[in-house]
Amino acid sequence: MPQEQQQYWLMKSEPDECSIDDLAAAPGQTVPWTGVRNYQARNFMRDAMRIGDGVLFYHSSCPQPGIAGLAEVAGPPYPDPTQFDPASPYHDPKSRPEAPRWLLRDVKLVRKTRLLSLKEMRARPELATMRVLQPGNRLSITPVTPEEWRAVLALLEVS
DNA sequence: GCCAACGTTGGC
DNA sequence: GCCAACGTTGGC
Repeated sequence: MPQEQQQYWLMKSEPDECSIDDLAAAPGQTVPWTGVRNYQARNFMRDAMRIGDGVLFYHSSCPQPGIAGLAEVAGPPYPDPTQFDPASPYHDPKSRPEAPRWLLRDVKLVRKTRLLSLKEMRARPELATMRVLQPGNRLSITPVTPEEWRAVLALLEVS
């Protein structure tokens, strides 16, 4: 696969922490994706993502879970500062500044969309392959195939 | 609040 | 390196 080919991701955010509206209100409509403490999700951010990749911004752990907007990977990987902050719930005392364990990406809003609810996602056969819908999936960042991406955009009536 | 799924931890 | 215990996730 050519390095230039665009990739797609679904990234879960708890709206209590950072909603699509919080993203829209952030400086530059960009936020650092803090708090990921799962190695597989970290590896996606550190190794696999490329600037400009498409992101489905997903609201989780809330009354109305679902896709709430489109975003993009806005920069290179860098250390998540919360891992070194003893006051942060994401503090990791085992991580050292000279060898940071947790890397993140900045994520920038592309556009807010209607809410494509989890219920509707589950009802759509063309989305049945999505990793986020698989039983037992707990990953907060999952790859999305080009076909899934196009199907979501069609349901959201955006291109 | 429940609970299934599953990642992480730590004793051995 | 195994694996049971434990903690977390996240929809319901």
